[in-house]
Amino acid sequence: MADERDHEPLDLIAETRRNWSERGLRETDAMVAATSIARAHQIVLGRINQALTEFDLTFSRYEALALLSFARNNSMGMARMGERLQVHPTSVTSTIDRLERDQLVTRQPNPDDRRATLATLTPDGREVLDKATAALEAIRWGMGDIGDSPLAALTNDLTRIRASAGDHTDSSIQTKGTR
Amino acid sequence: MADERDHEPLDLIAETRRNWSERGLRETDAMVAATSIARAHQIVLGRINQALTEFDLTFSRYEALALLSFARNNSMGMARMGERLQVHPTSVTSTIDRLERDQLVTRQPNPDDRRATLATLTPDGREVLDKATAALEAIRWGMGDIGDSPLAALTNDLTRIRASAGDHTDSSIQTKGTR
DNA sequence: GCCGATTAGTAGGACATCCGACTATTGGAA
DNA sequence: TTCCAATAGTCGGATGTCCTACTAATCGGC
Repeated sequence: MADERDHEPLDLIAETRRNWSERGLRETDAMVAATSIARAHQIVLGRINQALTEFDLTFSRYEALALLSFARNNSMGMARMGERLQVHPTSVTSTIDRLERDQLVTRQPNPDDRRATLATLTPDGREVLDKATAALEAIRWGMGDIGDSPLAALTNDLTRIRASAGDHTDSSIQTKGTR
Repeated sequence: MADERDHEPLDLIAETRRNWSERGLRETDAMVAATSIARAHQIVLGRINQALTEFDLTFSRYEALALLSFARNNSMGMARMGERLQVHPTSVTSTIDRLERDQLVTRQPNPDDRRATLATLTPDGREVLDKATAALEAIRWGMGDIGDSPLAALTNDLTRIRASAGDHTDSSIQTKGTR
């Protein structure tokens, strides 16, 4: 399969841009950027989850473990976890359900607030987290062999989007840029 | 709430980088880039889906409609749709199920291959697609007020990732970049 | 002190996505 | 021509995510 012109476009995204341009779309640059983000996300997340299957983890659950590992006493209220992970409270519930099932996390009532539940990393959870982290480092979090410099540029570009969504972006990360 | 230091970090991603750095993570740039992509995706997809709720559409279903609208006779085999949209065949089935339920698409047997099924855009589907497209243009596909120039830079940066995943990236889009 | 507004967590439901398995059909090779 | 591998589509199951609604508990103001 050295050559497949005729039927398959060289680049699906470039092809999409062409199609839309012919139809008179105005915001083609924005459309292509949005599509590129979606595709890049799919690729990176796929690689990461692939690397995590070995530990019976997903990236969502890995993130929850990592968050707890940084918390005081490896413990945190679930509402706070939702804020930090930027997911809906019900997503935290389901994530913790699964981690608890695998005994990587435990739930405890919060003595200071009987509404609240604390999720705590178990020694098993810590162990799995460390191994999984090593595996993610080995694949550079799915970023392939892209160098640190272009990665920093990418991160910087994406910071604009995060900032526009209200993320309190660190000013030391933001830099110049047209408009 | 002019000031919230003490408890909430200024930037969740910057905070994560700090945490990992203290723990001795090597690939912090890759980690931050991956996290930024995930967050940007969440933001952009959220805005897009928000704009599409008015038409009772999701971005996935919108993409399927758009793909059909570019096809010859507004019709395409489902396997081919999966290739173009880069999703699993079963995802195409469920997407078409939903679109068919809403009468935006119809299924027809392929006379040339009795295994295959053709999905075809209906006039209703076309109408909804056009309106939804206008709505997406209005919000610039979720890219906020970022100018075309930085958007092009972002797209270019993301092209590296797509290329590393085997996407046949158009060489005219790729440009320079360290390493 | 009491009551309404807020907050924490969960249950149920809708989607999107993937995987493995299964049916029907096609197609190429012996 | 016959037979098995490959292909098209679907089904059932697992995850992840969101939303709405509901319970329990806390908090602030009168």
